[in-house]
Amino acid sequence: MPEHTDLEQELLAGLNGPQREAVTTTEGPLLILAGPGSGKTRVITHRIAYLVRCRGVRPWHILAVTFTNKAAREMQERLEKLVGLNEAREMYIGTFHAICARVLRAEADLLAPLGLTRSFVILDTDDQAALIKQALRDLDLDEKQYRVSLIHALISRAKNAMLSPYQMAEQARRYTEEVAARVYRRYQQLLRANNSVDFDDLLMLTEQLWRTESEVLERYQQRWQYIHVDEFQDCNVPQYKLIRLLGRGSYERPGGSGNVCVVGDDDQMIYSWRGASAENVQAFERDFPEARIILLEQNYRSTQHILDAAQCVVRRNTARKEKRLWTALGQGEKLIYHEAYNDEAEGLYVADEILKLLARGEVAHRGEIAVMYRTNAQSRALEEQFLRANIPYKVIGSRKFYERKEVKDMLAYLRLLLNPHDDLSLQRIINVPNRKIGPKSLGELQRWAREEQHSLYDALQRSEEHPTLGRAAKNALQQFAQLLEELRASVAELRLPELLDRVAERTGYGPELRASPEGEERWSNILELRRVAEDYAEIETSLALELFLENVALVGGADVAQTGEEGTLLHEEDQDAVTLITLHAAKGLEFPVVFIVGLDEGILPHGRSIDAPEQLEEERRLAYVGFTRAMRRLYLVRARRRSYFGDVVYTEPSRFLADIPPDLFASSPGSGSLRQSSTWERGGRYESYDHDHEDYGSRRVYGGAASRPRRSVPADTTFAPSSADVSSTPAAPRFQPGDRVLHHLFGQGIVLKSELESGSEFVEVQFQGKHGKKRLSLDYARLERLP
DNA sequence: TTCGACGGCATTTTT
DNA sequence: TGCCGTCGAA
Repeated sequence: MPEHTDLEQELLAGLNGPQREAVTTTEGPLLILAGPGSGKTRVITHRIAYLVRCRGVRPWHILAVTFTNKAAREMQERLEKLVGLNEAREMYIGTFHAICARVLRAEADLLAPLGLTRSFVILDTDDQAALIKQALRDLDLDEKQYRVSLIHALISRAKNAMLSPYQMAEQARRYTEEVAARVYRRYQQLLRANNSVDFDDLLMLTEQLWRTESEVLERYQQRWQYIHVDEFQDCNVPQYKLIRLLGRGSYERPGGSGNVCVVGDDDQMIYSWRGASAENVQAFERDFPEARIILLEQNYRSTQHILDAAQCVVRRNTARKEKRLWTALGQGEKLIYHEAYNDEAEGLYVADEILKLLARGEVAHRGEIAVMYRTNAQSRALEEQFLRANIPYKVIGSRKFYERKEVKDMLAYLRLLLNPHDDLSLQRIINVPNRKIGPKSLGELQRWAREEQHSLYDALQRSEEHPTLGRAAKNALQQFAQLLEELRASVAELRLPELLDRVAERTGYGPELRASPEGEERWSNILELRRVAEDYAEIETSLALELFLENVALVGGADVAQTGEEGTLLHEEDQDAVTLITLHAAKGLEFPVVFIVGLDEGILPHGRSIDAPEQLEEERRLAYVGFTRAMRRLYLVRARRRSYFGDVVYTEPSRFLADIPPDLFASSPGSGSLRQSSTWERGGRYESYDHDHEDYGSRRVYGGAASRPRRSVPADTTFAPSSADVSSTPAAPRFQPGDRVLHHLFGQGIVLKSELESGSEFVEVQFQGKHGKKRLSLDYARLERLP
């Protein structure tokens, strides 16, 4: 290796041997098997920085794929620090789905034969369920016999296996699958008829596009020459194929740079029920036979006791790549096990322990503590106790806000204003709030619309001509039609936030909610939505609508990812709060102190997974993921009896507890010894639990509708401003909000904001596709104005 | 068309 | 327990 430059030194400083190797192996395929806490994110970001700064790779040749928007955002931020704002913003970092949405919109012309236009709608889970229900009805199938959730799961599984409805029918092994295949076919028709796609379609259509249109694929291969995939173990088949196509081309038509770096840990594969498959690792080794393989085994997060416990649980799995995690952090504290009397006492114990930890000063901030559980339902018992003990908390993972009825209703109105032929949205809100257009009138209108080959909206507009509908129904329809026309007209005269106001008022939705005390919270959610819309206040309204809706569909609202009490939106600065989170959602995070509750048979492992060995292995991995989130202290908690859908159930301790050597546990405070595992069998022994818990005066600081400060662009340390004179008086900005622009890499976008800072013009641009908002300096970015 | 009563049903869920 | 969907009555 040549003499290290200073730059290299800087990027490699503090990395261990394998990490360095991973960073400096820039050409060709690379498989990094990274244990938890092994600095995987650091390796990826440093590798990218190394490519750009030491190997002269242009930033726009870099693609980094993550599974969550959150992970993408974090990676983006870290890269901004490493390579500078502008360079980082020219890379493409995003989720598979966001990338696909962007590609599909860019190549929308090729989708026309499928019945899709550039402005296709991405449906969320609720919308999908509604369509499946519709499909079941269309096929005269009994919704009771074929539950929507089941059919949905089967269809999604087929899509993840890249099966067409026909192929699915051929391969059906059970009658239900055959039925599901029929529903699948109808469902796809309905999707296309509504100019919409579901999440699975985004992947499948892009794969199909790349596979069949070689010159399209070549363009993207040219663009993305250095490909990084995080959490590779969670890739499903379409996702893997996308990576393969991009990096190596199809089998018939090889191509691509071959520079594919995937990072994963088979022990953390916890999404196999969504189609993730360990076979992808084998596929990668087969498709990229020259791949270098690097193991990262040194853990920088947890103490040895925690690692040992975690490994004891996961080691019982068959067919895993053996890794030996080790740490230089020392043995650390032993694990604490607690068996509570029931689920209420379980929450009480956790709340109490947290107060003690804080009082003792063992943790400085509540944010250092997380409580993890297998199922969302478990959070309730915890929340109750936290409320009682005045411990601020936040519940992560539930994207409740954008799933709320009132929010979805408002969004449906907005979608309709943008695209009147969005029948789905129209169906959703035609009678919301109640305007006496019941299912009967709607059904008749739909039938008529189909017969006359009109969209629902057109049918609505001409409802007067309808042959059979009664006077009352026609009046109601006419009135509503007028209302929509009126609202559509106001798109031209109002800014987005005001448009939202008008929709809320003129539809009567707002007044209705404000009229009742129960509606208060729902109204505040609409106000919250309005606040998000304010980001788009400065640009022309129909564009604003388009951008706003895309952002909401894919990102679930961009920078608002967390939900607090009651599903209200939380903002980052809101508080120092304890984190409540499912084990699934906790992957990738770390906390000094972790409580895992519900270590009972039937909960972890989950009752549905106990029979199938494969699923049981996944439960082990889930426990492994949970354990390895802990840095210093790990509490394992269970309850001997739980209320389960009403009645009380006695539980056995999780089998995973038995896998952990007893000497890794400290004796648990306040309760008996470890060997209580069997006490429940002897039955009835009451645990003496100290019920008087003190209040340490913590304040409640919940999310609520506090005002949202404008986000400021984080100060950047490595980016040196250009030679542009700091003192010079700023000239007039070249761009204005609403300008359409073209970026050589990001494609088309809309200027949201333009600011002059220190003589340089910075523009915030919303590009098509999720990667969305970018802030660019005109000193560097080549932006072309489009008419 | 709406509303209240009643019965059946409950994983995980990055997008 | 609590959410949804269905059904009968107004």
